[in-house]
Parts: sequence; structure tokens; C-alpha cells
Amino acid sequence: MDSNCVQSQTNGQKTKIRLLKTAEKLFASHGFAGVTMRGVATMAQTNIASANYHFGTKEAMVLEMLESKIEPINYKRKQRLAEAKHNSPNDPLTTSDIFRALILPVGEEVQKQFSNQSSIVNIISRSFTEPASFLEKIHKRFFGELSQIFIDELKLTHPNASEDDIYWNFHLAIASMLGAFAQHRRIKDLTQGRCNENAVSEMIERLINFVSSGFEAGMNKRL
Amino acid sequence: MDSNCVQSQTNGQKTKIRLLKTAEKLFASHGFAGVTMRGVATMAQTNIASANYHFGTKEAMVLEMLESKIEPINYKRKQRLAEAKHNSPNDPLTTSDIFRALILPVGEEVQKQFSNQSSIVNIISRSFTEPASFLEKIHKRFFGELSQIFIDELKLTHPNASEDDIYWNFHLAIASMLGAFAQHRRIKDLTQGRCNENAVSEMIERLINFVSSGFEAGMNKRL
DNA sequence: TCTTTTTTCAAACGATTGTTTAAATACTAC
DNA sequence: GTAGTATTTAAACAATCGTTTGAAAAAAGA
Repeated sequence: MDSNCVQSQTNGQKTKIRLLKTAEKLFASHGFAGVTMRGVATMAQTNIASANYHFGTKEAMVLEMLESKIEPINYKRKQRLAEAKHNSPNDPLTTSDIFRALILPVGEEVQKQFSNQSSIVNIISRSFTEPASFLEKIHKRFFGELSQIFIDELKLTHPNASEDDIYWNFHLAIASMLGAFAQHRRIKDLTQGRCNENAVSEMIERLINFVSSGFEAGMNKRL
Repeated sequence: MDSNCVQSQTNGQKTKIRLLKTAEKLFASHGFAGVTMRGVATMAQTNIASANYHFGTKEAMVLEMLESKIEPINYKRKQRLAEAKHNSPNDPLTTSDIFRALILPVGEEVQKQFSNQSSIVNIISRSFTEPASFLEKIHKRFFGELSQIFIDELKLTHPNASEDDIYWNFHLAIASMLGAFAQHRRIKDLTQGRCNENAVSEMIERLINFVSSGFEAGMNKRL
């Protein structure tokens, strides 16, 4: 039952997947407000009531789409953090190691599907820029636990830093990461795709360096 | 005519100002899509057709509101940069000086009107998170010239840095600043105002330090 | 006061939205 | 094949949107 469930995919599930992929494209390029049930249904070559049949509401549809995109990234983030710890079991990680584990999985996902309109960067940056009511749901659902894991790791790396310093600069680092993604989408929008995948990996590397240095500069300013 | 135009304010202009202030509140808390002509007109205690009489379209109304809020900030930014240059005419400015001139005027505006729902931080971060079509208009209108001035100044401060390094890290710094504002609005939204003005100025100071250090760490990585 | 301009207002237009209904169709299991 | 479930469909519902119209009211200028 669990294995070989490829051929046992009902017609309804195929439609559901088509709907999710369409919602992905529309959300990535126009945000939650830009996703319309009619638009998704039509582009997925089915009926509007079918979309409501599968998901109940628009919000449930978009959240299910987001989960399918973000959870694999978060899994990789934790995995990479665990690997880094495993590789140097006696020393604490460097700040750069930690932020690399947080940021690089996004970069890898981008490489896989570059020039795709529904790039993960677009989705993350769109999620980040939604109205507060929707944003709150996203944050609790996808980033609450993850944040704590990375903050705990940063505390180990900076044992003498104050709680305030850690929290403030972690938030600044997150803000930079999200801001850079949003900015990157903006640049892509404005240049209409004259922007290759090298630019993405260069941005990622520069971003890791930027936030790591910014974070460290914010530690122990008053010690 | 130019002076003493306070008492000679027609009734129509008063209504226009009420509409602008209402649009400000709504835009700050719900973004462009959340601003409805009916909502603005009703909250400003006038008629919906009156709003269209004064501005023509919804977009023109919001852009006029944005101009009235952003232009004074940009003026202060240039002024502060000029002052810093005047105070040390022989040496180039520090990275921190430059980003302080860019960021601090926002902080000062926040202090003036804290706990105001239509805080300038909310407006800037909302502007930054609008769909690309609207964002492009905002960027060209309010930030095109300003960016060039600050990039030129950073070049003077880092004469050995490559053009690429300057541009990439300036964009990362801008992204961080905007991301931090957006994040700050998010935190305020989530904590529902349990967040005082000291937290804002602390955020501003930490932000200046964060982006200055991040920027400098990105200079001359390959020299 | 009379005329002209500016401003406000209720009402409607046309389009779009998320959601629901109920009937028709496709699929699955016995 | 037939019964029962899963899925798709066209159509309608109720609400909201930006914008326009044309007449009433207010303000300003003569």
C-alpha cells in the first residue's frame, strides 16, 4: 500500500495536484490576493467548484500548497545543521555554518527549478509579504519550531552573548534573508528574467556572508 | 499668496486632507489592496464619489499619499548625508555614517508618531511588499535618484572595492533595512502594540550596525 | 443679489470575488 | 453489470470592488 503508490493515483488526486501546481504559479507571481479560485481552476483545466471540492476554501488550498513547498526546505535545513554538528562534534559551529544551514537549502531549491515562475524564492518572499492575518498562520505553521532550533544553536556558538543580542540579531538576519529574497524577486520582475542562475548562487553566498558578519558584529556590543 | 495660506484653505482641500490621512491609515495596516474607495470615503466622513473627484483614481490617491509621507524622509536623508560630509570635509565618510544617514531619518519619524497605526515604518514596509507593477512605480518615483546618491558616496568610502561588490552589498543592505521594517511591523501586528518606542530606536541602532558590518564584510572578498 | 465654480451626494453600472447547490459523469468494488 | 462512491460540471448566490452619472448643495466672485 505504502510502496508503489505511483500507479494507484486516482483521477481526483491528479486534478488536485494540477490545482496545487497552478496555485503555486499564481501565488508566486501575484500573491494570495492574486490567486483566484476561478483562475486556478481554469488554468488547471477544471471547474471552479472542483477546486472547492478538493480544498474547501481558498485559504486551505494555498496553505496546503505552501506546506508542500516549504516543509522539504525546512527538513533540509535541519538535516544540514545536524550534519555540520556531526562533522565537528567537539567544537561549536561557526556563525557562518549556522546561517549556511538556514539559507543554502533555499539556494539549492532555486538551482533545481531556475527560470521557473513558481520559484521557491518567489513563494517565500510572497509569503513573507502577505497581510498580517495570513502571515501569522504561515509563521506559526512553518517557522515557529525551526526558529527555536536555530536560536538554540546560535546560543551555543555565542555562550557569552546576552539573550537580547541573540534574539535581536537573529531577527535582523531573518529579516535580511527574507528581504533579500523579496528584493531578488523584485529585481527579477523588473528585469523580466535577464538574470541567470549564477546570479542566484552569487546572491546566496553574499547573503550568507552578509548576515553572518552582521550577526557577529551585533554580539556583545555592551560587554 | 505663498505665505499665510493657512486660513485660505477651501472646504474641498480639507476633505482632501481627511481622505489622504484616512488612506494613510488603511494603507499602513492593510496595503494597497486593503484600501477601498468606499472605506476611505466612509472613514473620512464623506462620499465615495468625492474621493474620485479629488484624485481621479484609487492609484493616484495612494501615490499622492505616499509622496506626502516619503519625500520629507528622503529630504532628511540627503540633508544628513550632506551634514556628515560637511563635518569631515577632508576624509571620506565611514560606512556607518552613510547608512546612518539612510536609516536614521526613518527612526526619527517613528519617534514623532509612535503608537500611531499609520507609522512611517508600516507605510514603507507596505510599499515594499506590494505587487511588482505597483512597486515599480513607487521605486522609480521615490528611490531611484536617492539610491544613486548613496551608492556614489559608498564608492568614495571604498575606492578599492569593485563595482559588483558595491552594488550587491548595497542591495543587500537595502533589503535588510526594508526587511527589518517589514519584520518590525509584523512583530507589532502580532504583539498588538505591546512594544514601546525604545524598542524602535534600539532596532534602528542595531540595524545600522548590522548592515554597516554586513556591507563592509562584503567588500574586497576577492582582492 | 446673482452668477459661476467648486464640492458633495445618492444611486447605479459593470465586473469580479469566494462559496454553494444540485445534477451529471466517471470511477471502484462487489 | 450493478450499486455506491468520488469527481466534475454549469449555474446561481451574495457580496464587494472601482468608477461614472447627474443633480443638489455649498462656496466664491461679481
